[in-house]
Amino acid sequence: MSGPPRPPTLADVAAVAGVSLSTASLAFSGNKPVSEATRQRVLAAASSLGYAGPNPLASNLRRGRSGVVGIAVGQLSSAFRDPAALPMLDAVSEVLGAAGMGLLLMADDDAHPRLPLDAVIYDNCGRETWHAYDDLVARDVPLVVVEGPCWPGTTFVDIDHRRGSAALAAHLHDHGHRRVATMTLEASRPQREREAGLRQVFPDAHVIGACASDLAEAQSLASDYLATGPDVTAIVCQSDVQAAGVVLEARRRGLSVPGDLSVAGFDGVDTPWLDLSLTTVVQPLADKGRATAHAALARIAGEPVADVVLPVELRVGGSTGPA
Amino acid sequence: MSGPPRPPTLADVAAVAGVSLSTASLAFSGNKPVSEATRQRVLAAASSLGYAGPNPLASNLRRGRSGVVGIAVGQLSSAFRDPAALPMLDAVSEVLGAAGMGLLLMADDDAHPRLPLDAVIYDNCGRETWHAYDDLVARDVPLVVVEGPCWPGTTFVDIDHRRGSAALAAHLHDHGHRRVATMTLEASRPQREREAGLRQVFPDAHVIGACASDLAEAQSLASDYLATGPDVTAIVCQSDVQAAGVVLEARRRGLSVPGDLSVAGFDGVDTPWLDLSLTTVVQPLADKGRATAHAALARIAGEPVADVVLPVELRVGGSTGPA
DNA sequence: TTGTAGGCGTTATCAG
DNA sequence: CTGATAACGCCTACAA
Repeated sequence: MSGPPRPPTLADVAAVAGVSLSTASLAFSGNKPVSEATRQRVLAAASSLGYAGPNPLASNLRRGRSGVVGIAVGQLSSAFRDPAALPMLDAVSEVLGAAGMGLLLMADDDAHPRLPLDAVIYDNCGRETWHAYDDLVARDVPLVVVEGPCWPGTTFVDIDHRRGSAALAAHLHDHGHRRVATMTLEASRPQREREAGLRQVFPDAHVIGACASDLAEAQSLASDYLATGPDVTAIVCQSDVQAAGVVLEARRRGLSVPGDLSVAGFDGVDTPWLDLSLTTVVQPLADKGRATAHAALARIAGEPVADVVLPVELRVGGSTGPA
Repeated sequence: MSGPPRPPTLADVAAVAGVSLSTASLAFSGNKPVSEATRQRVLAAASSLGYAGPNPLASNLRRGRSGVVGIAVGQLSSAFRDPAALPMLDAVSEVLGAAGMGLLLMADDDAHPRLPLDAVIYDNCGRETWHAYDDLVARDVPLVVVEGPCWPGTTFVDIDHRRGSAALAAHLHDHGHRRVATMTLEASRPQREREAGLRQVFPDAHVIGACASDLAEAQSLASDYLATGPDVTAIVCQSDVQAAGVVLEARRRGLSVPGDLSVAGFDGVDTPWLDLSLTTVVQPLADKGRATAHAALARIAGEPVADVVLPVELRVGGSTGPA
């Protein structure tokens, strides 16, 4: 008298449609041709039973794929506060979505050991985020690392930190700057490369040690530095957010930018709340995201994948001027 | 001569350890007691084979769960640009992570029909994001809707828009304001409730029709309004980001805030780049995220779940003053 | 074009 | 505490 107590399966549908299990399967997947008539019969049977399509869990087991790519970005709250993270994430999501894959956020603390991931992306994250690495390697999960450390067996996507940094430094040098300071990020290979690029031009650049791309931290460090630090004519930051913090703090102390102090950023993101266009190194965030996603897809498909280093471009804005 | 060509399975481990398949399974899952001795034997066999633990795909099929919760937030780039989104997302992720579940981002355009989701959260998203709704309902996937429209069969989490908005309006009225304007968001139930709350106090409030919580849009609309619009003493915005835009634009036009114009926001997020504390309606973002995640977990567990409406609180800052 | 049969790797039930 | 056995729901050679 009552319908099936549990959700209908493909077998139920096949039975109602009067076809075999495999035919019903093909009617849904389209992996092999099925006559239009039987296809309609199967679909009709399905909707009459309230069958919503093949159970993804079973399908996944059979095909050995979950359709999900994990992405680790460090602490969620701090990672996405950085405006440079979003266009990247957006592009990753778009490419993966178009390929029918989902994107799973891997927060720092929780281990997701039981989740079947087809690949994992590490974007810009430090040591503390690598706790799942061994497990993923043991499971042969393809790994794509964006702006991260060099680990064996992983595919790399990165930008040309050193060249970008050097181009910016050259721009400042051309404008007569000789004494500059650089505000850092957490120690990492990208950070070291950027510093190396800078020191090609300014070997003696002072270091203002910041740990993150954070406005408040940048303001606070700039405040200390401008009050007590050596006398420089320019401060080179490692993100536009940092640069904005330095600009705001400099102004608060009565310095004009770029009149009294030149300030440069990195990333090339929008800072619409700042009435000043920053001189910055523009990185191709969307390209980076797309390259990352494509690398992940290729690794999943078992294709060989080459590492990627994307070019960056200096964009001169109104935050730098003559020394 | 060579090891197994494909990754080892639990059966291989059991064979090497000299125990049955079920015992090996228990040694990993801990679902029933296993003597310490055999457990060690199984683990030893596992590591000798390079077995990295039960295949999550198979485990998922068997248990009927994927361990993944989807979250739809509309367009990724715009959703996370709103600083109010992050603390919420962070809390969701934390609670789900602690429960061993992953969080999958559902972008607007791509359909993820083949992904096995244990539940789906709709956070603050408009019509265009609901395309997966029918499919999810057909699959009996538990749905949790945050600040969204009322659909049958879903669990709701929301804040008390109307009361918050009314409290803010009362504050302005107390300070002598009589002519106010309100900057809206996209038409939605929350937006309507907020407007209703405002109109309890200011039935004739003017409307400045914005579509999103976007700084540039707010600036542009404020520019038009302040140039041509009716003469008001206060503008009530639907987000702190909007409010910041209005403040910046007012200043640009030579108006002092709150001297010439009072400006209020909503959300209670940080705007460290604004040298002014906004008067705003603080919503408990982390609580909202936790409540959302707990609702999802409860629905997955099959427990009954009540809708949630969280209280908000007026916070008076330096952006509002006497009329 | 359609049907048959086997297995993907686990976990759960049930008996010993 | 341990072992045999039966699903979980689908996909895909292979055969007809």
